[in-house]
Amino acid sequence: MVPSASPVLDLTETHEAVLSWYDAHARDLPWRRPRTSAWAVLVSEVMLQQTPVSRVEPAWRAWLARWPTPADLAAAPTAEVLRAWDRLGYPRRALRLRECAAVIRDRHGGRVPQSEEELRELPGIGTYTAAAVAAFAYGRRAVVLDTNVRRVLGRALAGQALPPPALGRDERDRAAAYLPADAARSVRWNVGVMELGALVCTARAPRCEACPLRGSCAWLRAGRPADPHAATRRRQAWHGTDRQARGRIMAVLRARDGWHAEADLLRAGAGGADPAALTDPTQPARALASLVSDGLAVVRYDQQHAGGEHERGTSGVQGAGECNHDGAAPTYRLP
DNA sequence: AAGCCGGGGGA
DNA sequence: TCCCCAGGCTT
Repeated sequence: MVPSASPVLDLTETHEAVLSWYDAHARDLPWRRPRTSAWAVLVSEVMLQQTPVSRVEPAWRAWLARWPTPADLAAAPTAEVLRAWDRLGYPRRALRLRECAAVIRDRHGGRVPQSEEELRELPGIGTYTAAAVAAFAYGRRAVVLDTNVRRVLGRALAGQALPPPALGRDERDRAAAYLPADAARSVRWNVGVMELGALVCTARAPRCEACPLRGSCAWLRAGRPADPHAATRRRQAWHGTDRQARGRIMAVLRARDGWHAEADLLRAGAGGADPAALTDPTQPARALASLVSDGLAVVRYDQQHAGGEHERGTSGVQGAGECNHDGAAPTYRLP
């Protein structure tokens, strides 16, 4: 039932090449060490979603030292979780990780579930992370397809410079066809291919001369043809985006405890300039409102002429300055 | 399927 | 400067 998945390379030879290369060249990453808890592995995988290893390593150590178990993290104040997340990026991941910890505590007896299906149900755990935790924390056989594995298999097996933008069924079937049948071996294969993608078969300047698959790689044999989707592959903009504005506002909120004046945050969101001078003057307010909507900030409406003492109410839902608390000045802080 | 969600460091 | 990084969620 998997017609397109018949191996093009010799399975045993390919496995052996990658496994022995991994044995000789693997990095000594802390979450790969024996006796690393399943929770610690899960935390590493969430942090590694779109954040490079070099930046995750110190953050992971500090995080696990502070919150060694799901119950520890689930009990932590949101503001402290967001501060500990610091600049890893995509702070919504930190919120989901804490939700994930609470679900594990409340519905799984405090233990990280073992099956991909159960893992997939947890907040912030998608197809990749569920497979990675099942494989790396529990030694299970799982198809682990991250950006590294996709690139290595795409090159070696399909002769593609880079994997297509969307992960298709054919690609998944092909990866499954190459997964070693033995569970322990499949785990080493998964981490080995991933490591190969990170260290040798890199996106930018692959070092094919150092690759254990150089003798059989379809892409290398074809003369390393260019990426056919290069034109359609558009990188996300950064400068001048709402994401940049959100990031700047979050940095200010993390830097100091307590309530922040709206004007200060809007100015921060504008990069220190007058928000009115921006191409899109509404951007800082939109960014701030979206942070509140995402649960990354909370707003409170103070009476302007009551010495800031009288609290008119707080909300995790209202947008920046968009409701009718007349005479009330909105202030914000971390949740 | 497409868009959105951070931030930094290496090339 | 540009580009990529152990993705996930929403629409």
